[in-house]
Amino acid sequence: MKPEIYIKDLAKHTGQEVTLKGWLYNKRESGKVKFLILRDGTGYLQCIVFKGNVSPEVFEIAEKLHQEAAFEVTGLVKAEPRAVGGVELDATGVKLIGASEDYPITPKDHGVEFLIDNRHLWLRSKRQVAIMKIRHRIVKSIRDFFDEHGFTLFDPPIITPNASEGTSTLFQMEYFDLGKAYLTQSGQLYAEAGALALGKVYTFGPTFRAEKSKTRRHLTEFWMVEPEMAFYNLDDDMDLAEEFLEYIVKSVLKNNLAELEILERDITKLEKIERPFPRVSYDEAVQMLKDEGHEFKWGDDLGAADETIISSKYDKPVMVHRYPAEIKAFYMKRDPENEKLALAVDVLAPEGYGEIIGGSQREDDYDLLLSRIKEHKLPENFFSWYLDLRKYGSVPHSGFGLGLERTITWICGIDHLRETIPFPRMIYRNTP
RNA sequence: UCCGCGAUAGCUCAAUGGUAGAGCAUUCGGCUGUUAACCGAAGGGUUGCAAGUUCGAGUCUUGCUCGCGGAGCCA
Repeated sequence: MKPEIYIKDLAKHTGQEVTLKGWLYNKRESGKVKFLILRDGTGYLQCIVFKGNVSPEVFEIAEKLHQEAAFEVTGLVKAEPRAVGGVELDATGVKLIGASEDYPITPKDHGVEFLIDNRHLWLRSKRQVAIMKIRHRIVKSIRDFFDEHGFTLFDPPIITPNASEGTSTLFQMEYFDLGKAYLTQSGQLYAEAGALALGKVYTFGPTFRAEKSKTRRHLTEFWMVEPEMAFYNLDDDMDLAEEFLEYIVKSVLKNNLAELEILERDITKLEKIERPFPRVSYDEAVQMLKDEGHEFKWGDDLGAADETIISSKYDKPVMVHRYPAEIKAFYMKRDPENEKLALAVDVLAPEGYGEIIGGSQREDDYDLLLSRIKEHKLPENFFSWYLDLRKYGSVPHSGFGLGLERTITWICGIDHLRETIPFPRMIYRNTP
């Protein structure tokens, strides 16, 4: 039987007798009174069990509840300033639903390795529940944003015959009699086909990178959202990116203050995320680094330390644009004002969270794209369909990719993105 | 792949080369307002693995395994 009422709605039922179902988050007891902290996924509620108010059998059941035992509790809802949340339940009945013996995660400190080993249980903790709720909100706001802006969801394939950019190491598999196939690292090339069919599309799904990255900013399986728009140039692309990020942050601020508080997030930092965002060209960024006294050679990619220096100058995301074409992907269009530059943009999150968006205007000229494919020694036969997009009604078009987990990490203000996805996949871990 | 750090009770951590300890969790007892409750007691150990130095190794040396952080790569 499903619960009739959840903790989040309890304040409306003050003075009424209700029955709730959930799990024991923690328990404190003092002789003849027990404080059971019930969690039900929507909130936390202190339930008081006085020995004098309940039958000996009920008191005995409460006595034997261990951490994370599932139970049902009936009682009177009371306003109570001494309770966290302002409401508590004066229990008259307690029923055990599922016992829990020797729950491994105690209310004391644990190490990361232990918690990750127990990820399936760690997800029940207050902090993880808060992060998952914010993840949900961000995903919803992403879908709402594109829906409200005339985009069509366009699902790219997960299994692809080749590397879309030809650089990253991909997860490989045998695909029946057709030889090797790979898990996608980006849906972008397919999204371009979608944009030329539907005008404005976005893809949203898991992507896979077999890079041996061992940092707090990397997962081997992560979620990416990639809008792609026909007739958008790089400036239009950046306009969209900043409006998009502002929308997401505002949505979390509007709906998830309780969760941000659990995470002890400094929300004044998030309240500053309003358009316009600073736009810095690669040339200007290089100059900034030199002004700071850092050695930097024009033509090199910005490293993590360089990004931190640049983003720390602002309290908003920074859009760094027009990178040297040599360090960027083959499909990016060159800047007509300087052939050495690609019409690319990276968005760096504030507070040192690093790159959360990478985007560009795409090369729309058939001959130039073909020569780039040849320069990069990519297998032409795999790209014939992609070249077709430049053969039949080619138009200027742009798009970007936003890393979902990195965005959640930044908005939540946490220090490792492994907590932002229910079951993280990392180089040395694929369980639980 | 490279650089750095680490591995002691179920968990988090202590222990000058000289008897392996605390808190939490568990079990038992006490407490009618606790907020990671508190107080008392008990059980709980092949100190990651292998070798070496030493009268004596958790501690020093070497190798290995596993993990963590960072770099590169990227979102």
